Amino acid sequence: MTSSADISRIASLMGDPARANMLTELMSGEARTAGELAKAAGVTAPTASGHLARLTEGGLLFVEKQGRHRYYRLAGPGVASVIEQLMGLAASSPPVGVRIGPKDPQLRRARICYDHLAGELGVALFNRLVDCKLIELYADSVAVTPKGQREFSKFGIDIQALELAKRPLCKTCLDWSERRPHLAGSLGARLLTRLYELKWARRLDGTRIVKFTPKGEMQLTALFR
Amino acid sequence: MTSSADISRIASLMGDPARANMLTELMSGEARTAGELAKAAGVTAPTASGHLARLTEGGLLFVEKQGRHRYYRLAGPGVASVIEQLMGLAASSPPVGVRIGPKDPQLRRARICYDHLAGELGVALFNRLVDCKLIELYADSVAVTPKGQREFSKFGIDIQALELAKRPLCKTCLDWSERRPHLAGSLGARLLTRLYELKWARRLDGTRIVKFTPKGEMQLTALFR
DNA sequence: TCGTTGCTTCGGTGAAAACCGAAGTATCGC
DNA sequence: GCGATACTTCGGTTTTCACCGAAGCAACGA
Repeated sequence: MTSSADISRIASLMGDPARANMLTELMSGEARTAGELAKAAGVTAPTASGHLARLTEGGLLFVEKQGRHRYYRLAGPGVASVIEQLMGLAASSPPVGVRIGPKDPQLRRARICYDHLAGELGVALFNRLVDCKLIELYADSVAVTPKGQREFSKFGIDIQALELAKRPLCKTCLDWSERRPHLAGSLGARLLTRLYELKWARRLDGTRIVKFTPKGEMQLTALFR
Repeated sequence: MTSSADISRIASLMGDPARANMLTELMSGEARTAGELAKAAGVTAPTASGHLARLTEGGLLFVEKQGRHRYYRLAGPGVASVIEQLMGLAASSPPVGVRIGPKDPQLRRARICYDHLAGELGVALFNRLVDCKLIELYADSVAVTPKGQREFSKFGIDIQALELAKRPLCKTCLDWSERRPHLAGSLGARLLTRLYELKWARRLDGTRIVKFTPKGEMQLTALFR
């Protein structure tokens, strides 16, 4: 069958450990050079180059030439979404595995999921938004309430502006370490950048870890209460 | 990294054409015997046996012995969801491919997506439910309206009963041939079984095709109008 | 212009795994 | 018990592909 041949094509691209390492590295949502990805995957430059060519050819990655560097990034949220779901599957159906979720406690605490906040703090924030009725759950989905619109505005986030974009405003994303949802979509992404702007948190270089300042974590915990 | 090693483990299981064929075959949501899956995958019994053992070992399949048969089925909605998303990716990022979606016109028309209706008719039904305000869209999600609750009840579907289940009532599922959403979740599944009950449609044996009777198709088109 | 850096292409090696035929095990019907 | 059916295990072959070192190409800096 034609469709299944295609799913095996995509899946086999993700099915190599070196390539999977590169893809997870790119889950931070940022672009990386070929050299950085080679190091992340633990292979030499030639090997990495071959892998990257195949991933690009296969439509999973975009590449951008900048001087003598080549910046690779995920081809879109669709790709990231499959990878995140794959992580969920891998975590929830371990053959004999004991480990669930990432080893690194910092990574469990707060990390980037493509472009929004995941981990304990991400899930906690999501729950608070629901409890305080800033967003409303419909079965397995979410929407911003009028109250939410006001509160987000006070926090410096303009919902109406976000709604103009083609991208869905709210989206739940299953957190693969917590097994509970956190907030994705354009609002999820905007919330994270706002945390950066306020200097409550910052990206830990070269990782998916989001590092909060002590003060920032307190303020996040008190937010919208 | 431990997490990426795990995603490559799962992805490589899906990355073999024969195994991918088996998995798509099981997307019908029903159980299949090892022999049927061997035929679907186009390999001999010994080869299929090996693949099935690995898929089961890897947590993607459940197996149930019944006499001299072995019935395999997908390990859960999570597995099906990843496969469906993979199909979406494969369809939207063809390397050079011309074909989008399945060749078989019947399969495009109406098919099973794990346990609910997909294809042209599935998408059309979803749009009608929205237009007639039986369900309401929130950004990228859905919920049943009071009017919907009444109409579904008239159609023989008890929303309140469905809500008791742990499973989400409504869920959108991106249709990979139409590239537009159709209805999943427990309501989506119930709608399909109701179509069977009313004999408007039936499963075509050994495929994912949902075959409507001429009268059934007319009635579905007129439904909820 | 020339060396340095970042990345790709080429060529050859080694290991993983997909595949089938044949033989083995379990269950059914008689 | 006996043959038939459904599936698995075993052994051996063939293909695929991940990997690296060496060489080639392109862009930057002096």
